[in-house]
Amino acid sequence: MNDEKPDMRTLIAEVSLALFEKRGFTETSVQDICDELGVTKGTFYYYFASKEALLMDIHEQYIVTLLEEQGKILADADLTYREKVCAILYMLIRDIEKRGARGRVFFREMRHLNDERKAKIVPLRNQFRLNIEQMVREGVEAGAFRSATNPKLAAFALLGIANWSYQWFHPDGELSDQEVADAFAAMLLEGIEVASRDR
Amino acid sequence: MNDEKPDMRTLIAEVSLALFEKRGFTETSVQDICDELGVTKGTFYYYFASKEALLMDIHEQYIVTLLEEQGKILADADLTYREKVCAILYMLIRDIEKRGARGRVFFREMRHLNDERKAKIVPLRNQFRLNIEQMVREGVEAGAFRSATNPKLAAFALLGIANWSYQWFHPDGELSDQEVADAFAAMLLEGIEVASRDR
DNA sequence: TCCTGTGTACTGACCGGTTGGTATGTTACG
DNA sequence: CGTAACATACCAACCGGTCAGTACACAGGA
Repeated sequence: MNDEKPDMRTLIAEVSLALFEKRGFTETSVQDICDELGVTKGTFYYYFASKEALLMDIHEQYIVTLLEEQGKILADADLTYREKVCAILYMLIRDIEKRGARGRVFFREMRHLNDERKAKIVPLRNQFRLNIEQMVREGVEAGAFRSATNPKLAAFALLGIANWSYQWFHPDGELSDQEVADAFAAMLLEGIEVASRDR
Repeated sequence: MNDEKPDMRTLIAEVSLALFEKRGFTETSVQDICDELGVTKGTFYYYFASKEALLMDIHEQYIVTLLEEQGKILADADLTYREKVCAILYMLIRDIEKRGARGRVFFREMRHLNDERKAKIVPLRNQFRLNIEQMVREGVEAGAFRSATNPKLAAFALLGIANWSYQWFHPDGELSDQEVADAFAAMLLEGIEVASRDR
C-alpha cells in the first residue's frame, strides 16, 4: 500500500552508495550527493551529522544483514558441511549482484571511519570469518573435512575466493552466480589435482 | 662504494609509497610528502610532473617486477604443474613481506590513474592472470589437473586466495609465508573434503 | 688564479578551486 | 502559531599545481 515513501534519509543513503562505489568516498563530495538529488547541503546535514556518519550507516547495515544470512545457513542442521560451504560461497557470490555496491564500498572505504566507529565494525567483520572457521573446525571433528585442514586458513581461503570475485564477477557474464559458486566449492572441497596421493 | 646516493626522486617515491599505504592516495597531500622529507612542493614537482605520475611510477614498477618473477616460474620446464601452483602461491605470499606496501597500494589506488595510464597497467595485470590460466589449461591437457577444472575460475581462485592474504597476513605471525603458501596449495590441489566421490 | 657563464636543484609565495561543515533564513503544513 | 523540512550564504582550511627567483657546483677561457 504505502509503497512510495520517499524517505529522504534512505534516498540520500542510496544515492551516496552509488556515488561512493563509482568514484570512491573521498572523491565524492557532499555537494555531489546533493546535486544528484536536487537538494542542498542543508538537507544533507539535516539528516546526517557528518559525511562519515553516513558511511557508518552503510557499513553497519551491510555487515549486520550479512551476519544474519550467514547465521541462518550455519545454524541449519539439515545441511551437511559440504552443503554449508556451498551455501556460504553462493551467498557471497550472489551477494555481488544483490548488494554488490554495498560490498565494494564496505571493503574499500572502511578506513575512512574513525577509530571509534571502526571499533564497532571490525569485530562484526571478524565474527563473519570466525563463524566460518568454527564451521570448518566442526567439519574436521565430524570427519567431513580432512584432519590436516587448518580451519583458520580454510576460512581465509574461502573468503579470499569469494571476496576477490567482487573484482571481476558480473552476473550477466557467461557464467551464472550459481555456476561460479559451485565451481569454487568443488575446487575448495575436492581440489583441482587428479588423485595421486594416499588417503 | 657509492652506496649512499640519496637520489631525491627515489626518496620521494619511497616516502610517498609508505604514506599512500597508511593513509591512501587521495588522503595524502603532496604537502604531506614534502613535510615528511623536509622539502617544499617545488622540489616534488621538479621530479614528478604530477601526483598521479608518481602513482603511475609505483604501479609500473610493481607489476613489471611481478610479471618477470612469474615468467621465470612458469617457464621452468623442471617444475611439475603442482610445483608451479605452489611456487606462484609462495611468490605472492612472500611478496607481502617483500613489497607488501607496493602491493596494497597497487590494488587499492589503481583507480586514481587516468584512463590513459590505466590502459597501460590493466593489460599487464590481466596478463598475470592469463598466464596462470594458461598454465592450468596446460595442466589439464597434460592430465595433471582434473578435466572438469575451469582454468579461468581456477586462476581467479588462486589469485583470490593469495591476494586476500594482503588483508590479514603478517610475516611475523604464527605461520610463516612458506607454511601458509603450502597450506593454500594443498587446499587448492587436494581440497579439504575427505574422499567420498567417484573419480 | 680569477672571472664569468650555465645548468641543476631547490625555495617560497601564490593561484583558483574545492572541501566538509555551519549559522541563519524561509516555507509549508498540522 | 509552532515546528519540521528544507534553502541560502558563507567560512576557514586545504587541495594540486605554477612560477619567478636563487644558491651553488662546475666548466672554460684569459
